[in-house]
Amino acid sequence: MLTIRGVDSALKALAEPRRREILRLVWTTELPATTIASHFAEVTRSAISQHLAVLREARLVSERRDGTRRLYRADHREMARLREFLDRYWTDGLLRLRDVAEAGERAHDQQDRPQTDQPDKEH
Amino acid sequence: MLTIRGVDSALKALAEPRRREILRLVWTTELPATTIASHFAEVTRSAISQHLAVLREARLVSERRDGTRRLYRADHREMARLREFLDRYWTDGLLRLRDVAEAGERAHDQQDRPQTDQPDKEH
DNA sequence: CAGATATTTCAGTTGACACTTACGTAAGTA
DNA sequence: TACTTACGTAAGTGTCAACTGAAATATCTG
Repeated sequence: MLTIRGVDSALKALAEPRRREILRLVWTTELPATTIASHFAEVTRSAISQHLAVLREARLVSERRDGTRRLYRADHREMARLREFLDRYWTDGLLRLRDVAEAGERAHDQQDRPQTDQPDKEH
Repeated sequence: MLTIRGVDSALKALAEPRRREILRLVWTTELPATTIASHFAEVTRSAISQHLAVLREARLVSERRDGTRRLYRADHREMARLREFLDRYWTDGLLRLRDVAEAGERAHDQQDRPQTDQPDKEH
């Protein structure tokens, strides 16, 4: 489905407001997990730790250890890649037009289709 | 939490690959729901209809009725707004720095904190 | 009006996800 | 060594999102 690697996890990570806020906190300043967590009075430190894991897996933040602490900071490169994706993906005209043509043909083929809503699993 | 209206629903809508694909299909071409659905052999028309509803509620597509059909097309303005948000949000320096300062102070206050992981629900 | 077509909507299932509490672990400190 | 600090991880819970199959709605057509 032409899902550019990483974009999916990045968008899912950003779809959560709390994670956007975290990312904003560490956008320029490197911060330990506790400081980040203390910014959110409504949820536990554990919840923030899990959010940080999601952000880290999406490569939106990087982690650095310093004694017992773990310092987080935003990885601007991944955000740049995401923005580039948002700029390019929909405007990739050639691929889109070809796909639409195929879809049209397939729709035309389905004159005799089942009454039910089943998808055409045409093996 | 300074969640700019609409950004949340737009990001959630885009976090789903199938919806991104739909959006790409109707990016320049206006298409009826059936044609869009026939592009996805793996899922039912019903599922696509629901995806279209999500995209419509996020204002990423607009709907136009033509007889029994409903024609969809991407609303480029909303994508533009989202891109603008992604460009501005993290770089809004003043607000961010103030928040970090507050977080630091609060973390400092918590010298005597409970043993358990409870969040500080300070009345 | 009866039927066909295009599409949404409803009800129910399954899995993902944000969250909490409790526990584990690694690194400093008395 | 024992204690504390700073975290992650495990297990369980409630809610939400994606999906299917069936029924409902709206429009055209004979």
